[in-house]
Amino acid sequence: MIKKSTLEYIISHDLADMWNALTPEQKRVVTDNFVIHKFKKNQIIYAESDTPEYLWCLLSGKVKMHKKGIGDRIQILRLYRPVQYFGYRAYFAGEPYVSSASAFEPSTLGSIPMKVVESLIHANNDLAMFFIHELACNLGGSDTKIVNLTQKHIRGRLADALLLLADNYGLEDDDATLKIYMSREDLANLSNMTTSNAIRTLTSFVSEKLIIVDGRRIKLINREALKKISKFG
Amino acid sequence: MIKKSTLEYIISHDLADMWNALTPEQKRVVTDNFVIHKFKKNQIIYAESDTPEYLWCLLSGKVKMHKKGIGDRIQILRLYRPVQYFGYRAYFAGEPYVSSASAFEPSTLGSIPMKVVESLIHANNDLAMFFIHELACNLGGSDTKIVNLTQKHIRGRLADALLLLADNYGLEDDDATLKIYMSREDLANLSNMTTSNAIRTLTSFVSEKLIIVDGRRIKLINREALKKISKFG
DNA sequence: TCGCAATTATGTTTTACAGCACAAATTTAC
DNA sequence: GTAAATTTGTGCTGTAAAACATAATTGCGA
Repeated sequence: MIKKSTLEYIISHDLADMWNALTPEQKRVVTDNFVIHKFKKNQIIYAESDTPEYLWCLLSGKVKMHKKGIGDRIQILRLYRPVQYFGYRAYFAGEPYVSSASAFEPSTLGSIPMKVVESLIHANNDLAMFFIHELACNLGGSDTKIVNLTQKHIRGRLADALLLLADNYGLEDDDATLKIYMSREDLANLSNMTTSNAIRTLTSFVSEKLIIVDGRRIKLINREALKKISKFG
Repeated sequence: MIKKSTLEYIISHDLADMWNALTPEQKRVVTDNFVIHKFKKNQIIYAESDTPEYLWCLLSGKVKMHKKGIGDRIQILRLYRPVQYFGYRAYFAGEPYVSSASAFEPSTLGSIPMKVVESLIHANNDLAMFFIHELACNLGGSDTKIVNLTQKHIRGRLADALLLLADNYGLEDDDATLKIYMSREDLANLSNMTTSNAIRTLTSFVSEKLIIVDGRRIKLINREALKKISKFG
């Protein structure tokens, strides 16, 4: 258990947008209902068909949201970094989760009961707008993903994935190496292909001098070319 | 131009959920800013990259939301029936439209400036919740679509599309014939395949006695079998 | 009502990618 | 510190679906 002063520090420093939308009174409601959780690598935070009860807030680590399809084939839908919120969509839609969330690596998360969040929304319009904005951005992203994943060829989809990872988790000090180290399987599940094809295509990119691969470390050395490959399909 | 009494009748009868969330004062704001538009078959309501300015409300007819992909290949993302709202997502996300909307058939629509809608949201929490709910439902739908369109085989995708059309636009009095008559091309764009393959697969379904086709009239005569095909992939 | 364009239909060819098999390398477990 | 399990890497085969070609049919505009 983390002591309250630390908790208040985390919340008030990282929750930015959402936190700033609250009155002092409402901030107290949040801190009183905020619970810290630790998740191990690959541990599941919630699973498909579960009833949504909490708003989750990623404080440290990395989280993936994924969904099982035909023959248990997995599609990674979204990635989260600190400090982002997730787990609320299904609650607002009034349905069980249609996807699962799990930790990519050891992660710290905060949970707030959705009932609390809902009552805060009713008392605070800025908070409502925060969620409207988040949902609207995600929906645009999913619509774009539909077209990218169904219409682009393997090379385009993998290039997309690499650029997304750079955007989402950033690059190391060399301004080229992805900060996230993920398995070939995860990379495949992100870009809708088999693990074999992810490996194969990654190898092609290496021989084309677009990237350098060292185990799970991926260094993007020609991002413009990757963008071109992504654009063509 | 439709006279005001008719307009008020349309609005107060059809806008249901959203309308009921408003105070009398707010209802007046809506009627004062509500403009009726007629669209011809295939006419574009708004296009990709346009700046979103209006909330659109479909009063009669049918509307498709679609997005261009690689080589101008089109994916139909969502379908709208009276009385549903659309066109607001991009505004809330603070970005240009990423998809277009056009009328499937002659349609009547109402528009309300998003600025008006936004100010109403700030004054009315029920309205905010209405949009949160809509966006949350749509996002779940898009996430499911990602998996269905990328992982299911052609037969499964077409079966999905037929069942979706039944759900969305309903059936005629025989409880079997789809109320929407769409081109094979639209059917293909809805289920992510070429027009040739939509035609071919439709023919297979006919010979398997799952459907009866008469021009653009499609009669579902074995919905359970279609559901099975959809489920397997 | 005629003629042109769009839509529907069907056959053939091509290919991108899944599926499978298996080997090598790396990580994990005990 | 060694065995087992997992991950990574490569080659081969099969096939689902796109691409292309070409009629036949329908719809539409002048």
